[in-house]
Amino acid sequence: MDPKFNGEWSAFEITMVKSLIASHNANNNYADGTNQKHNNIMNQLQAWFPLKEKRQVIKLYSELVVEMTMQAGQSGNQSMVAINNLVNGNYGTPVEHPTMDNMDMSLASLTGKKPEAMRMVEEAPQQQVIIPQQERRHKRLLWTTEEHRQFLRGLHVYGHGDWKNISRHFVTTKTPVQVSSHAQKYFLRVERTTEKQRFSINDISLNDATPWVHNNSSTRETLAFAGSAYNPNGHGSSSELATMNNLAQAWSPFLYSAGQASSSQATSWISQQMGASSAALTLEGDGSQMAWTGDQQGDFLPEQSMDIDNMY
DNA sequence: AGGCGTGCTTAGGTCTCCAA
DNA sequence: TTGGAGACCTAAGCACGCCT
Repeated sequence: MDPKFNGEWSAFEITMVKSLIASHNANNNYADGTNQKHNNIMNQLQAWFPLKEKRQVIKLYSELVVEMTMQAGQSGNQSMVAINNLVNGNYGTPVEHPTMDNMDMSLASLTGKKPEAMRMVEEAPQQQVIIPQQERRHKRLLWTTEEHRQFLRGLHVYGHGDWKNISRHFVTTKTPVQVSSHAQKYFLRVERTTEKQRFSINDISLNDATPWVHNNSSTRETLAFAGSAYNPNGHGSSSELATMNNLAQAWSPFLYSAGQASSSQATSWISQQMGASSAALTLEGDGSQMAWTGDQQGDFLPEQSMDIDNMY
């Protein structure tokens, strides 16, 4: 790995980002091309690393895209075109601005774009699905398995009740109200685990090794839950340390290869690796920014390559 | 036709912010 | 400190679509 990343990102984090990019590159189901893909990736990265500065995330993402493109055998020119599309035209709205911050300069140096065109708005546009109310009554948008998983991840990180942040950072295609509504039905479903029920998307947990195929065609069956995706201890957690702990919980199924351990085992494992208390997390920066230091996380990477799509 | 899962709407309660 | 306004969350109910 390029040593220039070492100061800000651990090998573990870099591998995570690479896997995410690869998984999205392999996904051709983007109706509007790279715009949605890029926004999804950026939203995902910001959700994964809420304590990183946005410019850091963008910078790492940009450089990894170039690196991965190079490794894929594409020409450097193609890489520049790709990264131009990613960091400029397809993410945020370029607007004129009299000043340039470091992020802009960094991106400009990467892409060769004129600084004026590189200025991004502070917040990426949310991909809320806007449907006329009248039409919405008749066209319901079912939650996809991926959206549900994102919901569960957000639940782990932000805890119960923070639907706004879950919507903003995890399930970017749903409004907070929609997330809240989904959570309401989800918790009702979880409470009825002993009953015989039809398959529901709410039966999917973060730890399911083999995702359910949501085709609404399943028959009645006794559902086996791979593990409780809902952590009651995460209720109302809002502090940064709590967020970090919850983040670790959210990642535990990922770190602990799905299908090899139960949820409790995974939680135990990550607790051991990261320390049972937040004290094990070394904080960097001025307090407003925290980061996992060293390569502790990287040292614990599974031997096998990571597959984001199958890690939950 | 009825049951069930799901998404949406809405009323009511709670919390936060801010000006007086 | 207090009261109002706005934002947010929760609970409940309704409607839609699929399955038995």
